[in-house]
Amino acid sequence: MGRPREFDVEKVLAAAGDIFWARGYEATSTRALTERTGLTPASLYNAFGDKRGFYLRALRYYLDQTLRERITRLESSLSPGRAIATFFREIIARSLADPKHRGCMLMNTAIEVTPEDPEMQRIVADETVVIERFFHRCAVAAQKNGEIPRSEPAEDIARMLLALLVGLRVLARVRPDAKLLNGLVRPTLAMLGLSLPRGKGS
Amino acid sequence: MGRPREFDVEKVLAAAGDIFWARGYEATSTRALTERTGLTPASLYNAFGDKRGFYLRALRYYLDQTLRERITRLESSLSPGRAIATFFREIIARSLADPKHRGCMLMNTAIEVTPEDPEMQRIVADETVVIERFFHRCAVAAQKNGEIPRSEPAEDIARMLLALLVGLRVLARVRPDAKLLNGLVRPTLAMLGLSLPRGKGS
DNA sequence: TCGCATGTAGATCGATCGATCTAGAAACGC
DNA sequence: GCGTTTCTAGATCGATCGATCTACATGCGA
Repeated sequence: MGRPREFDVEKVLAAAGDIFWARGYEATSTRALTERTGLTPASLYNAFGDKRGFYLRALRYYLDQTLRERITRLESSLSPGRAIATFFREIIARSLADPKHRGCMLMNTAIEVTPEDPEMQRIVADETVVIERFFHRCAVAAQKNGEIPRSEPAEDIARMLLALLVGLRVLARVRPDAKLLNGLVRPTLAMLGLSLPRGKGS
Repeated sequence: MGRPREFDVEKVLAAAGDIFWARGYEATSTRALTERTGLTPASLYNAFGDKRGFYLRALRYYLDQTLRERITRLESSLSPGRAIATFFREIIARSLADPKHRGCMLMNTAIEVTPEDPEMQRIVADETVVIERFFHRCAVAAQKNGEIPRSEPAEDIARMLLALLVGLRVLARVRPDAKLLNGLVRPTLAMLGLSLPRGKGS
């Protein structure tokens, strides 16, 4: 089977994700990637195909490590209403804790992807659907158990929460201010009969 | 004073803005700009300095033509509550009417700007403050005249509406779907006692 | 009418881009 | 131990980047 890889794929994806996350796809050169990861161009291209494939892998790794992890953890351990509120609390804490103010890699990708790359566009769109479905499941269950009112359909509540999340993550990049981020979430949760829980976020 | 310009600066800014808006800063080459505007590199660099300065001018032109125009128009002709609702209706209509699904040039800039360019970051941040202040003025006035409830402070309502707008504009880029965009605005407006007015947007 | 500042046209600059090539090292199956 | 395969190292490819240069055209002030 030949010589095995010497580097840790996950570590490389995390390192590459860091720089892709902060600077975006176009502004990140393959030189910067080799320097940051410590790998040679040959190793990178051999392992990940090309720059675009490398970005896709790094994005997927990011999503698995942060977004999907958070959804499954909160959904399995909290009531639907508290899952929604805690989701936002964690995102706010995470956004404020990042000294580089990178926002969310998924949203950054959503903006940067051009119409010439429909595949990447679909990947991003599908991932927002995953988030929307999480909110929808929570909204349905929370309306059932009385945590949030039934005045609005769960579908629209999920859409609203998705938009709020996107706005939060994008604003966190240009205005990483605790008053702004907390304040923007508070009225929506309050109107749903929820509130931001205390405690530090993950 | 020498030979005058042969081209229309506003037309050039509009044309350049089109491509910057759709593809972003990094992915737009100076070649594409010269081809799209019909100007030679010398004319562009002579008139606008460099690529970054050109982008800044195009962005400012875009903001003056769309965002600031809309704010002053709605604020001077409608009640504060209806100004908020109509603002969102127009944005939704505009987002859906754009066949290229470019979203909002300001939000696109907010995402693409790197930490290495604090000046551009500040320009974007300041512009979001302009929007937030518009919402804040509307919220204060609407709470005063009873159009929206006083259960939440106007500051937070403005922050929430800003985040909703950002989310709406970003999602419009990857998922330009009428059900999503209308649905995401509806619950928030409903909770404020407002609703999306009828009629086509601008 | 003429000097000249400023325009336009288009070739072309060095730098850097993403990607590949050659060379050699290392670990697997046998 | 040997052949094979896949790895790493680092130079380097052609293309394209943002930006500039030379050459020339044009219209204003006097």
